[in-house]
This record gives sequence, structure tokens and C-alpha cells, in this order.
Amino acid sequence: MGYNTGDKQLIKEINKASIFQVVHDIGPVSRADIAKILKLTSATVSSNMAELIDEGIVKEIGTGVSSGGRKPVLVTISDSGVCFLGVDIHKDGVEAAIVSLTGRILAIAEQPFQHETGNFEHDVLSCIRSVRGMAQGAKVKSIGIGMHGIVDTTKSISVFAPAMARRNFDLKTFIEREEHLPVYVDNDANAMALGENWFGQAKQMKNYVFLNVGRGIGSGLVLNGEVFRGSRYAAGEIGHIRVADNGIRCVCGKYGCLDTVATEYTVIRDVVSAIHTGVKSDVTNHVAGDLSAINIDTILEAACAGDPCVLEILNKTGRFIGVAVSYVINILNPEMIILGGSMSRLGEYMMDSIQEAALSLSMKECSDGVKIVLSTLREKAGVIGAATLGMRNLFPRA
Amino acid sequence: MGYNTGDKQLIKEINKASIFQVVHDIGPVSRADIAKILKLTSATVSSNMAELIDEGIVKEIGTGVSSGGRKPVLVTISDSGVCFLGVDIHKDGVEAAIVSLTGRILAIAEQPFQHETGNFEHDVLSCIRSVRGMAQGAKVKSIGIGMHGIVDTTKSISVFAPAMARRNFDLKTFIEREEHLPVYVDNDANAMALGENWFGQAKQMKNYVFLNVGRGIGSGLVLNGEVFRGSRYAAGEIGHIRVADNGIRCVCGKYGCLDTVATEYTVIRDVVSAIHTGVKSDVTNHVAGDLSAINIDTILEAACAGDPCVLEILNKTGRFIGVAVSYVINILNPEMIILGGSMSRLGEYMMDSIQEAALSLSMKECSDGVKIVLSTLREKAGVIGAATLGMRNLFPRA
DNA sequence: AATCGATAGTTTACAAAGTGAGTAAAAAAA
DNA sequence: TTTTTTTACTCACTTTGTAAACTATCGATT
Repeated sequence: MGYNTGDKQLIKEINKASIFQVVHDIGPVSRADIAKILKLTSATVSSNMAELIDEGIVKEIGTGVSSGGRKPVLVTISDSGVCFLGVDIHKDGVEAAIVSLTGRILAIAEQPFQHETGNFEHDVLSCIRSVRGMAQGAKVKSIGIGMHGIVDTTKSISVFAPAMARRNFDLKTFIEREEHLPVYVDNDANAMALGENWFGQAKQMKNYVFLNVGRGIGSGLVLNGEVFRGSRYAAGEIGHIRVADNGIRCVCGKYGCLDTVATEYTVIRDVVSAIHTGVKSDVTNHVAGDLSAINIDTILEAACAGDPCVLEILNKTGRFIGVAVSYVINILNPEMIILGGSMSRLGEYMMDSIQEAALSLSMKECSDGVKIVLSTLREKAGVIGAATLGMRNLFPRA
Repeated sequence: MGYNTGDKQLIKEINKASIFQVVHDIGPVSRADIAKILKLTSATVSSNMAELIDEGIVKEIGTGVSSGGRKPVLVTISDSGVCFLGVDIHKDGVEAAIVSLTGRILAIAEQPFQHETGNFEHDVLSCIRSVRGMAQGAKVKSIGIGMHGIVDTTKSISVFAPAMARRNFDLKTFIEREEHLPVYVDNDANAMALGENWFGQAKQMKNYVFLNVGRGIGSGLVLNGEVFRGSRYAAGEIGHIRVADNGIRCVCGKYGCLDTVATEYTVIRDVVSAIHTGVKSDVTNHVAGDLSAINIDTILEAACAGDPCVLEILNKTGRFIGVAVSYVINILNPEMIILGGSMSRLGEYMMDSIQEAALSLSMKECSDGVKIVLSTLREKAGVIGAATLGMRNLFPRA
């Protein structure tokens, strides 16, 4: 069980994938330079390049400057040859986008769940169709789905998703039948982590952690250059690490989980309760006194305005995240921690406390050189990450 | 940087390694069965098998029962064709053994460090030579060294080893020059983890954690089937995760680290201090009242005899380890946690509390199915693991 | 302007490795 | 005894990368 074997095609896939990778990483670049970098012969690069160009993945873009001989023909990733549909399924709805191999978003659409019907499939499908309608010229190669909860990636089924009251939900078969395109499903944080590797902060990085902070908190781990999913697809579920002695009972049944102190919901809860206990906050003005109208947007506005109540709550939230991050650093010694997800809009106001807690609680040898940064893909990390699931599968065995 | 390319030899290495792996896992086995399992043609299996036999790695062992045709020729791992030297360098000394591909120990030797001289190289070398002298007929292919502290495995140098007051110590070059054999160096816990994969509890396992509990506490991580070392070779350093509010200052400068509550030293310390505060313990009898003579052996005897004082201290120690294990489980969702190292001799008396703490503090989805077990290689895990570093390198790219 | 050296990319002969078909050996079944 | 099945080897074929020769440019020099 689980033995690898190789054949001639495997070599080709490996080399072709690496050639693509070099173009992606440092393109525009000439065939000759690729050969030098990969220590392949120019013949090998040329023949694989011909296929990549044929498939619409790479294109020639002109000539570079000569260094004393024939001008090099530069190639770059094709911005329009093929593209990929990414779907982010979170607790409250679906978001879908069509993304080019350069990370450009050709079209994007959103569809909140109609919880009353409980027909999630329909909402997902309608979102996919609406975005495909917006970009009809696009040659969509596949559909990648990033899904909250636990996803069995070998069978491509959602084993358990809290917000959709269903277990072992086979989204892949359903969407493939409806859309006639290959479908790849993975956990949302894993997809985001992969997206960050292709288009964000983690380019060419082999060991890093993506923190998805939003309606819950989870993480995607990339270790030794591969997404790490654990033995039952539950790796990176840091939301249920104990970080607080607050006595708050988590949905998982335990007490003091990170999930009880570091999500959109808890920040809103803490702001409301602070105001209830008489603390003055700028937020009250933004919602005209209606505390039930407080949301992440109003909190963000107050934070921008420098409201001390909100800033202190965000600091505290950051410290809790930092505690969990310190465990991750001690165990995994990653190169980078990337903060993303819907809560990352408040990221600027939490980064300092995350960093301070994470570094002060972890061992120097492990935290040495670790970069803690905000995602540059921000709220698009979900759909872009999901689309990269399909891109990744251009070279499945490489 | 870090691109993979493939050539024809790569295919061969992959297939040859997998053929070897099947023989290792389920041998004795026939060529035909291997072909079925690996979905290779019998021609491919035969030609690779001929090389493996030629190299003394595998041997024919007779014929099996026919199921209606020609009797299959069974092959198995050669117990004597080639063997590997493993060296475990811990804080107080060196241990070396010559190990066959079947995990049999042909010779073993020990050499405490002569700290006054500070000439560690000499002690390591003399231990290696003494064990080679014991098994002169053995065809030793390589030397694997498991070393405490942080090891840069690409350069094979010990970046930082607390007990040897030296940084960036190039053991590989030194030993290769003296012994004229390839030398592979890795962190001791990583080596043990690998050893457990070849000969111990983690056979055919892809995701597991080896806990090395001894004079310090560290871990070796095997993730996606590979040893995971982190970005600066410091992954798995769980000794410096904060698990206690005891105010004890760790050597690393922080407070409450696992290393301050779960090593040989802390167990001895706690027993001594309990006796000082008037608790009656069986240990006192074993050392005839001389508390400075208390060591792991006397504590083990007392534990065997059911001494409540010692058992309570071991329980407490186990709970602290369990807390750290719970973080590991939540982050990595491993298949197995293996407890080894010199303290694992006391393992029976800690397993329950480790398990209880680990499971009660981790999320169900992550801990589901995780097996927490004692190493079967026990105190030999170090040298056997180190020897497997060499075995692993029979098929370096596979 | 003509020539020469250097660089880029393509073509061709070759080698390595797996595949697939065919074959011999050997044993069980009819 | 004959037939069938299973094992393992041989050999022609295909794929893929390599090495070297070849073509196409380009810049510099004469």
C-alpha cells in the first residue's frame, strides 16, 4: 500500500513541471537559461517547451537582449491560454472566480447560502454558472473547490463540514456531472496556502503555514514543499488548541480553545460586552447605538480611527493567536506564517501582538528567521487558492 | 533553487527502492507477486531484482508453494550481505552498533565522553573502531550518525549541540577521512523515527511522531512519508513548548518549558525533593539513604515495586508530556506517537497519563485513531535509527 | 561590408529503462 | 499422459533524455 513506481512519463511530468515552475518563478526567461538552471539539455527544454506552448500554458513574448550571440526568445506564463475556476465554500455562502495562470481574476461572483432550503449544491452550482457566464471566452480547464471542515482529498469528499449539516458529501461527483470539468476538492486553508505559494507571499517557499482566520480559525501547512494533511485530513486544525483559561465551552466540547477567542464572532462578542460593561467605544457611533449591528466592517472603521477599546480587544485576540503560533513554530520551525482569511482585514491591528507572543513563547532556534506576514491576496485568497488546486493538477505526479 | 528534475536513472532508483521495500515489508515474496503489487511488468522486477541480489541486499531463499504452476522463487532481505554502522551521540557519550538490513545487531559498543579532554572526535572514532573490530567479517557500507542538537543535514554538520561546546562541527568530513566510508549525519530523534519505520512500530506508516525522552526531550517527525526537519533543522523541538506555570527557568531562557518537567533529570530532582519534604519513598531504601545516588535505575525499581511517591511523579511527568503531545496532535493529526529514548524504560508508568492528557486536550477529529505506543526498539532505537540513515541512502532519490 | 566568435535553438543519432509478447520450465489438474 | 496455469526470462519496441552536430542570429572586429 502506497508504493511509488516510475515510468518514462513520470520523468517527463517532473521535468515539464519544473520547466513550467521556472517560467512561473522568474519568467520571462529564455529556453537556454532554463536549461542552465535545471541542468537539463537545451533539447529537453525545447521539446517540453513546445508542448507547454501547444497546451496554451506558456507563450513566447519576444526576444531579450543578446549577450554576444543570437537573441534569446523569451517565454512567459500565458495570461489567457487556459484558466481555472476556484470556488470557496465558507460557512455562510459560496464565492467563485475564474483565475488565469498569472493569478489574474477574469470574473468573480458570490452567492450566500439560502439556509432555509438547505440545498447547498444548488447554491454552489448557481455561483459556478454565474461566474462562467461572466467570462464566456475563457477556456476553463478545471474547477477547484476550497471547503471549510474536513475534506478527504483522495476521494474528494467533504467528510465533515459544520455549517452544512451533512457528512461525507460528494461534491466532486455532483459538480463533475453538471459541469463536465475535472473537479478537485480540498480544505479551504490548504487551498489558500497553495494559492499563497503560486501568487502570494510564499513563492518558492517549501515550509510555511497559512492561518485562515475568519468565522473560525484553521491553518494550511506546506511542509517539504507539499500540502500536509495528516493521517485523517485533520492536520492544521489549530482552532481547538487550548490557549485560554476562560472557561468558555467550545463547540468541540472542550474549554479555552483558540476558536473561543480568535474569530470574527469573538471579536464582535468582546466589543459588545465591553460596551455593555460601560467602556466607551467609537463603535457605538458607527452603528448609531444599535449594538446588534456591530460587524467586522464597523470594528475595522473604529480600529482605523484609533479607538482604544477595539484596539485593546484586537491586541488580546492577537496574543491568543500568537500563543498557538508559538506551538506551531516550536513544532514545525516554518519559514513563514501567513495571516489570511476574512479577519485578516483587521490584520494590521493584530500583527504586533501575534508576533510578540509567538516569538516570546517559542525557542530561539525554531523562531529564528521566521517571517510573520499578512496575506497579499487578502479576501481573494479563498477563490485564488481554490483555483490553484486545478493548476497544481496540471502536473499531478510531479 | 530547489527544482527537481528526472532522468532515466531516477525511474530505476524509484522502482528498485519500491521493489526492495516490498521485500522488506512482506518478504519472503516471489518476483511475480512483487510485480502484481507494484503494477510493474515481471521483466522490470526481474532485472532490478538481479541487481539487488548482486549487491548483496536481497537473496533467494528457496521456493514457495505452487498454486498450479511453476513454484515461485522466494526472495528476502539479506541478513548478512551488507550492513550499516550506526552511531548515537548523546550528551554523555557515544554508542555505536553494526546493524544488518534485517535490523539484527552484529556488534555494539559504548564510550562515555571524557569531558575533561574535550576531544569528542576521539571518543566517537574510538567507539566506531571498537565496534568495527568486533565484527570484522561484516561488509559495512556506510556510517550513520544520530546526534543530539541541531544538525544541518544538507551539509551534514552539527550546527549546535549543547553538550559539545562547539558550533558548526563537521563530523562528516572528519569521520569520512578516518574511516573511508560514506557518513550521514542527522538529529538523533529523526534517526530514531526513521529506525522505527524500518524495524519498529511505524512500519509502512507515513505520518507519525517519535518522542525522544531522555536527558532532554525532542521529537522526530515523519510527515508524508519523509522526515520533516523544518526550515532551519529545528522542527520537532518540543522541549521548549510552554506546558507548566512552575516558574522554573529553562536553559533556553524561558519559563515552564517541557524540558523543565519531563527529562531524566527532572524526575530524579522531583523524587529527591519529595523525599526532602518528608514523603516516604521506596527509593530511599534502594540507595541506602544516599539521595545523591538516585538514578533512573533505582527509580525504575521503585516504580516496579509500586512505590506511590515515584508513581505519582511519573504520572505528573506523563501529564506534562501529554499536554505537548496534544498540541502535536492538533497541529499534525498523526497516525502514531512513539515514545522512546532512555526514559522510555519508565514508559509503562507514564503511558496512561500521557494518553489521558493528550486525548482530553486535543480535538476529536485530530486524535481519532491515533495510537500512542512505546518503542519496541527501546534503548537500541538510537543506534538502530542511526544505522538506518545509511540504509535510507541506498536509494537516495527514491 | 565581410568575417569571426559567441549564444540560442533545433535536429539527429544514441543510450537507458520500462513494456509487451513470446517462450521455456515446472507443477497441478484432468 | 495431456492440458492448463504459473513463474521467470528473452527480445524487439517505445519513450525520453543526452550529446553533438547544425542552423540561425547577433555583436564586434577588421
